Amino acid sequence: MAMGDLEREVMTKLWDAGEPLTVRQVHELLSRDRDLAYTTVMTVLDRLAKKRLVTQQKADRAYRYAPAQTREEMTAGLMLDALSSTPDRDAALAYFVGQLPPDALKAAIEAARNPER
Amino acid sequence: MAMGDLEREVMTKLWDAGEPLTVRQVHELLSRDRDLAYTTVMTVLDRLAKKRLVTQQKADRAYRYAPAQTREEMTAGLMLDALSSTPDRDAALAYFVGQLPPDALKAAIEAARNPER
DNA sequence: TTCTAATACGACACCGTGTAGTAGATACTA
DNA sequence: TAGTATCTACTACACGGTGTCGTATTAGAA
Repeated sequence: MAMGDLEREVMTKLWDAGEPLTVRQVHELLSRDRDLAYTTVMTVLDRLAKKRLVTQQKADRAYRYAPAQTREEMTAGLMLDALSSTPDRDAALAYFVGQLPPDALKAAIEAARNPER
Repeated sequence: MAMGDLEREVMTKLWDAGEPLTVRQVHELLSRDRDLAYTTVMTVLDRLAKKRLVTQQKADRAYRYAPAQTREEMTAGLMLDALSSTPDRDAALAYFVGQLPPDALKAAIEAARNPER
């Protein structure tokens, strides 16, 4: 699913926060750089929720929004999408692997094998 | 760079053809399934050329269009784009690798090492 | 109950994409 | 050379996604 620039920025704030945020909080974070209406942020969060990219949970009066996936999960998902959308997956994967710095791949395999964090 | 459904279909025809095709040829290929105006195909090819996804070369009176990249290159490029657009590449790559069937990865590494076709 | 903060809903512009028509150029044919 | 067939160039329009807000409504707080 495609994502616009502002949507991506909002996701970034949510990921960086590490905890569910209210519209107001996201709005304040974004307002450090840019000048955005509160309702703009609300609309974006709402659309992200409709796309199932964030989850919405009511806490007190306000909703709190959290990413539905971690950043890695989403990125890996996009990569898998790209890979799945072609008939020649094997060739594409081979080509992709060939593009990577070899130690990056090695490290990734190592990290994937071990129980993570 | 994003691509629409028809654009993707056209790319598929070009890849499958294995040689540069004229608008007319692409139009005929597509007309087997759907009912499309000649100029529609022309517009799409033109836009793909503007996006540098296909190359245009004049042959005789008509242009011939060919994909700028192989299918694998494009797919791998999309995967790399996804990977590059995130701060935590290592984690994302590790996660991605963990999602793959292990022998798929092994085969890809093997194929990437060997000098290909 | 009145105020305030949050949400719900709608609106509008812009851009990419699917879709196509028309006009102008180019070349083959009779 | 005039007519016809092909191509390309340019324009257009509808539709959906995204950025951007405004107004209306609602639900707690004071």
